[in-house]
Amino acid sequence: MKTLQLTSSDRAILVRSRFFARLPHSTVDAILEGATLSSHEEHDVLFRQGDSIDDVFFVLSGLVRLYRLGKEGREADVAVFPKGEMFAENAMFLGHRVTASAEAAEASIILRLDSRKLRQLAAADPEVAQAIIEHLCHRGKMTEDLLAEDRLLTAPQRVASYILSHCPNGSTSFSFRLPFQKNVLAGKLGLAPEALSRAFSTLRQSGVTVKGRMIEIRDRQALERF
Amino acid sequence: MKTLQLTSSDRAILVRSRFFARLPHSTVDAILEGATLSSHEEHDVLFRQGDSIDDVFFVLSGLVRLYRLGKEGREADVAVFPKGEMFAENAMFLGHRVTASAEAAEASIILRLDSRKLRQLAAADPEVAQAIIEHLCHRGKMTEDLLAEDRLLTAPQRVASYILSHCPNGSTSFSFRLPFQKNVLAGKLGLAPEALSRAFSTLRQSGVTVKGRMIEIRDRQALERF
DNA sequence: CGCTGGGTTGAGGCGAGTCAACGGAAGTGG
DNA sequence: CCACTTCCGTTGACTCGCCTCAACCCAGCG
Repeated sequence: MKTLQLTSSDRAILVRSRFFARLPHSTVDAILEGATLSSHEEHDVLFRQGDSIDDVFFVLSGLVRLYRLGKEGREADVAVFPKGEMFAENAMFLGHRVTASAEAAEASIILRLDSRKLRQLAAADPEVAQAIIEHLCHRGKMTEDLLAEDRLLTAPQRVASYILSHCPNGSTSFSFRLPFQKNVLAGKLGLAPEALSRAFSTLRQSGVTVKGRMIEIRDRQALERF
Repeated sequence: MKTLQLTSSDRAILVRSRFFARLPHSTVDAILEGATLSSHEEHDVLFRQGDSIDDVFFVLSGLVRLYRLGKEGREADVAVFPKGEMFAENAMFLGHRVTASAEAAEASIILRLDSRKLRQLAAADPEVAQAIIEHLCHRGKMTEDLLAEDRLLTAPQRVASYILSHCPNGSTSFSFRLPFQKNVLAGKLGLAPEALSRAFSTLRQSGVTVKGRMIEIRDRQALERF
């Protein structure tokens, strides 16, 4: 872990993100006051379940995995945050205790905001509060989606659903590149890596081709039926 | 479904609830303006996945099940709200489209607040915004808990965890009454009713006795080890 | 008395986790 | 340039947990 300066491209990521995009520049500046920047290698731990945290985190580049710990070192991902996402806001309003661990799933640059300051701003500026509210709604829906998929879909169906969520609507055949290692995808979908692999095999017969991180879909309909 | 008047005991539930307790009476009154009250029988549907909703719901008595639909009529609970809980606030900030269905899991009295009014109030009054934020954080944590338990724990472990969450800390042996039908508990824990039943059987050998809705625990430690 | 509905028990099957072996791609060092 | 390792991913064999379906139990009630 290394401390850095906020570059202009970092700033571009920030102001384009769902959370900051809606706020005026002056407010963004106020939030950024006292923020610190750090770079992390894969597997660097940002915080641990049970820690007391005074920061809110923002992914400027890379990928962060949020997970809970179970018996005998088992881990269950509860969210995965790509570039442009903010997390650990919960702690800010829930006694600063964090209920999950976070680690970089690949080399990442992380911005750490002062949560006390952000909270003050939210109390003073309804626009900030509004932004936080929508952010929380969005996050809540994501988690709910995961929960529902876990409970309703089989492994191949979950993978199909993931693929479809990356499909530009209207196209019948398309392709895209996985934004991260299959390992991470497996975690996000609540699967063992082997199960993800087998799910891809199963989907092959529905017109899905996988080469490295490239996914190619021949027939969208076939996937939806799955 | 039948329309009713807000009784004084209803009001007591309201002002004692996590959400309203923190707000001054005048604010509560403002939120309640234009609210409507209705009573529902078990299995009454309050709204359906995909509906467009202009209300926020509050359970005055009874129990509401929030669930997503899967193929072939399958249902997966994503939350269960007892008396004193508010739900469907997500829709208010996410285009008023609701991503799950809700139905009364037993005879219930439901208060319907005007979501537009609540949103205006949140924009104008930081205290309201704050209350909503904390409410969302709390809900987010609940869902995350469910997801993590689904992924980390077996059926008996989930049941043990549920029982322990109802244990006054410090006591080694205790008992309590299930707040709802086993059917509903099974849904909340993401289990088939039969699986719940078997889980209770398994826990018997760890000192858990079940008679109707009464649960009796002889040895707390044994449960935690499970 | 028989009915109904919630809950339990049993038998069978399927989905996914686990462990182990293997494949190939990229990186390392001679 | 080629052997060697390492790491990610795949495949196979096996196990286990939970779902499904069906039968049954029992309490409440007409």
